[in-house]
Amino acid sequence: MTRRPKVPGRSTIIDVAEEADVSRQTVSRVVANHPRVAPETRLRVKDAIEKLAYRPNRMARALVTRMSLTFGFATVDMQDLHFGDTCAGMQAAAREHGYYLVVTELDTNDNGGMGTLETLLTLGVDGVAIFPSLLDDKTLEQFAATSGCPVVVIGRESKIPNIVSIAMDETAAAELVVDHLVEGGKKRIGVLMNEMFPEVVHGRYVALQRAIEHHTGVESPPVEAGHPKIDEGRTAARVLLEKNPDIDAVVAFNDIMAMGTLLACGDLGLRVPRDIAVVGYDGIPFGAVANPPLTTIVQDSIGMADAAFMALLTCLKDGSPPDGEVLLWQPELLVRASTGLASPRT
Amino acid sequence: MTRRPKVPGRSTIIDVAEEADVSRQTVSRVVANHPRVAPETRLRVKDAIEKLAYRPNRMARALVTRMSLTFGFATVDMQDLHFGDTCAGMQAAAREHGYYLVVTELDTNDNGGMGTLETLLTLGVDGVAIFPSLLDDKTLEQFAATSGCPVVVIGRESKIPNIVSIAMDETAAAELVVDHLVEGGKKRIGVLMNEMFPEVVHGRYVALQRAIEHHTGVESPPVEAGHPKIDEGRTAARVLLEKNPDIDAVVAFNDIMAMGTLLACGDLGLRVPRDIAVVGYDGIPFGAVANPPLTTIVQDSIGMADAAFMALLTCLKDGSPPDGEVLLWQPELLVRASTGLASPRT
DNA sequence: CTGTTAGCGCATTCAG
DNA sequence: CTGAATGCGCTAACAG
Repeated sequence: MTRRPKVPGRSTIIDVAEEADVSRQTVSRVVANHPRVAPETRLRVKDAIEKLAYRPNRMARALVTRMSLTFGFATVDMQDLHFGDTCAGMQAAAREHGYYLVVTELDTNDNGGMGTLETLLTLGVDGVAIFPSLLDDKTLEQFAATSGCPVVVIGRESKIPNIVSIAMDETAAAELVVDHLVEGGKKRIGVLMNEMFPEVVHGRYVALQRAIEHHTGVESPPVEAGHPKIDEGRTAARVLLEKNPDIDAVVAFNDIMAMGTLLACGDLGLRVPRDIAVVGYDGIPFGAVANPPLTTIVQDSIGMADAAFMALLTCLKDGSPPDGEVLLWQPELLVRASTGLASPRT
Repeated sequence: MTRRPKVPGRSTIIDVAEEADVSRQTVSRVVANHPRVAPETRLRVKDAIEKLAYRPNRMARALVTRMSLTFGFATVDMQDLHFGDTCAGMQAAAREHGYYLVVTELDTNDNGGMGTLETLLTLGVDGVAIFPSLLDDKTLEQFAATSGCPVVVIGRESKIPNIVSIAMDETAAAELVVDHLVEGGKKRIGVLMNEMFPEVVHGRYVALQRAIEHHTGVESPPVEAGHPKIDEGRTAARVLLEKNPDIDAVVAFNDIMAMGTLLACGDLGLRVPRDIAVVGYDGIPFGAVANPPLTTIVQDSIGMADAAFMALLTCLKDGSPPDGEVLLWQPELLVRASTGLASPRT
């Protein structure tokens, strides 16, 4: 005698219960693979489920279990080079554990992204991964403190209470780059930075500065900054090279700017790598067809994303909130012709 | 006297009601901006909301309204070149309308992705956008028939009942490319296709074939296929060029393969564009630094994604299911040096 | 092994 | 203008 103003196809647990002539509980138990169900009953219920194409409503379930089996994945820029890889990495891990991802781009105009993050929580996500570049520590800390769920940050090495951060080891990367250049006989290393994303850039710059001082004794290497675009990188690189004619190597913030640097070298009649060695970061595939092919720092975005997912899951299982833990990911140097050392002995 | 085993921070509508000394209904009305609330009461409630940092639980709301304000975005490959743009486009539109995106990668091993799509529905999404390349029509049609919500497909021009499809106009693109080549004096056009993604590839190939016949009279242009990687493209292009020495232009499935073609031309001592013109598809930024810079077909991924979102929303508002509608997106030809016509009169 | 009772947090009736 | 009752679809806790 109860009404049923339902959505067309979807049937509910009650429909199944009626069809199998059992109570809702029994259906619930079958769905949850609960052991205490008579084999014969289980079969009848399974048939009914099949027949009615029943799929449990995860929102209703989440309401009572207080677990949505859903994680939020918030990013600052979906057009970031690493976004696809990172998203794919989290997704793969999520699928394996029955989780889903709610993906959103942070509206940084809205209180530095806090608004978006809060709305994400209203969707009932069990945890949040943030793939930032430029979110400041204060915003992150404030969010983590009030979120009531585990929070991890990908791509930022920052010790924030209640947050696990997962990032590439910039110090190790800088060591790899500088060591490689110095080994190739380069002594005067210039740096081309990104004028955006201050938080990330700063870490990378400081790491490079230290490595350069350590390996060459130069305390303040020449540096220039520009937009992370090919043309802007070209312009900035030209300025860098003209201001510092003695430079024999350029480390660019990323491969895009490194390509701009290659063009700038062409503009100035400098031969790469003989006159100038060039290194980028990211390992984008087109580095292989650049002229000359680009030496670059590669990071395992997928692996980092996977680790982010697992960190969230672990926090949930342990019931313990994350605590400023920092997972450092080791970079790899992909040597190609732009540093002239592609294959030292072949 | 009711217990409250809640999540740490989160307060519910009842907490707010108690704090403001009103009933839950009144709070609900204030949140929904319902007009029939006394200004003074509204203020008191708003204060309470502020004080308790109350955020409505969207799952609970969705349960009763049968609207989650959430769309599913299913993709076949998150590492696809267009994924980031497409995701960003949908996201921007979604945010504007208070919607959220549940993003998932389809597990094509699992019944062609049906399993993933069905699970998506259990999350209560109000509609689904699918960004495929290789999902077959039958899977899509079957899903749309049983989903009970609007479904749009991005990147496939296929007339499927109950589905809106949004795709680039391959015929127009082929016309642009071939017309441009012929105008530049090219007569023997070879085609380099992708051996994966049969559905998409086929449409592109047929369109090119027609345009070539239309413009040059050649009925079956030389064609070769390979994996969409630089090296594999290079190999396939070499085969194509060696088999057909009279070719004076190559249209590649995408920019990646076009870059492989550039390398192959180098291998064979062919000068681009004098001996061979080369065109790609996608408009990836690195086309600009290829040697020579690559002429390419650009599609507005963001615009298409935006249209996909709006299509879903419209279907929802109108209550009418989509009906095999096809929205064709116009491509643009970005002319650069690889076709030798970069700037005809400058 | 199975059914009953009691909500999860919210919005939609309908009375006042 | 506001409150009381009812139930969305589901599971947890307890009976039996």
